[in-house]
Amino acid sequence: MTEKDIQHIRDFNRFYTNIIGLVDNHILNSAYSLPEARVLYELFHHQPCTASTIMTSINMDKGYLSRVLKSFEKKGLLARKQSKEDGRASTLVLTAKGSKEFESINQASASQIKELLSRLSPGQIKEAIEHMGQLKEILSKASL
Amino acid sequence: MTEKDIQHIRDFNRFYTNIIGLVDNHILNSAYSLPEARVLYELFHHQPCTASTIMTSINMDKGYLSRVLKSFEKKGLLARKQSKEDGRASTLVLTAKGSKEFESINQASASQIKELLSRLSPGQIKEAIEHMGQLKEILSKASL
DNA sequence: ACTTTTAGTTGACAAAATCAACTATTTATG
DNA sequence: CATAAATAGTTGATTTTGTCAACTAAAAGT
Repeated sequence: MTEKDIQHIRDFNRFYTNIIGLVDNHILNSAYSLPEARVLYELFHHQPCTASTIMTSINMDKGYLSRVLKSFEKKGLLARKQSKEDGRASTLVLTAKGSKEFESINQASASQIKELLSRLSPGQIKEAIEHMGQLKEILSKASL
Repeated sequence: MTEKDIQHIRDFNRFYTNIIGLVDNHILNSAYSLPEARVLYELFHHQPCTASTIMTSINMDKGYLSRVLKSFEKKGLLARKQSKEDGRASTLVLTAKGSKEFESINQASASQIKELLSRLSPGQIKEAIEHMGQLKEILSKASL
């Protein structure tokens, strides 16, 4: 691995940080903050699960997460019940309202990506997705 | 662009957000915060420049930036002099110490990337970099 | 000349994130 | 079994990060 390689990688990281920033900032116009949106995403995809599951999957501080979950419960997005296997934990499930909220910001996020890519041709989009897929595949072997 | 396309893109975004998070968290073990490191990077590469230049290149609030610059000056990393062309602006230049600090965190960041990729073969690394390059090229046409 | 922009600073504040202390369970260990 | 250690989650205090608006001063536009 040469210095130039590293330079390229860091250059891409900076570039992609900006892209992600664009997408993220758009989400911020919704009723939910970025961390909230992330938690909502994880809840939707892992439910029923515990707070620990969420915590490790997005590497969020447990105190912080606890508050986010409390706010979700207060807004009626989330239902908790005592876990039967573990008396310390609660089982988390989104309510109908919670799922609906997730779908809503998920939809908004999708259409923002559509808009971002609207200047690309179908061929370019296909190419880009292929690069993403292969990049992910390669890098998955490296992380962890 | 199909729903599946969008799904892939968002999946990659989540994946890469994690990668970047890994890299960023590592930098945070230095004496500089993430925003500080970014400003230092921009200073190093754009100097001599004005605060405005930095501001637009990393999209940072001018108030926030002003404070970061002030702290850099206080630590002796940054020298300001009145711009001759524009009486409102100052020309920013890193001091020797500032450059040294930049080199130091830059070096640390590079070796962290090396470590992250240490499990990949040279061929895989080359492939990954190629995908990055092409992805960037395609997406550059889309943003803005 | 005057209005409007732009560069930068500052204060007040809000949001995001971290840390440590604490309770209550569960698991491990002698 | 007893009790020590680890884990799940909550809460309070605090720090870091980021935003917003008001302000000064210089520059540019009309």
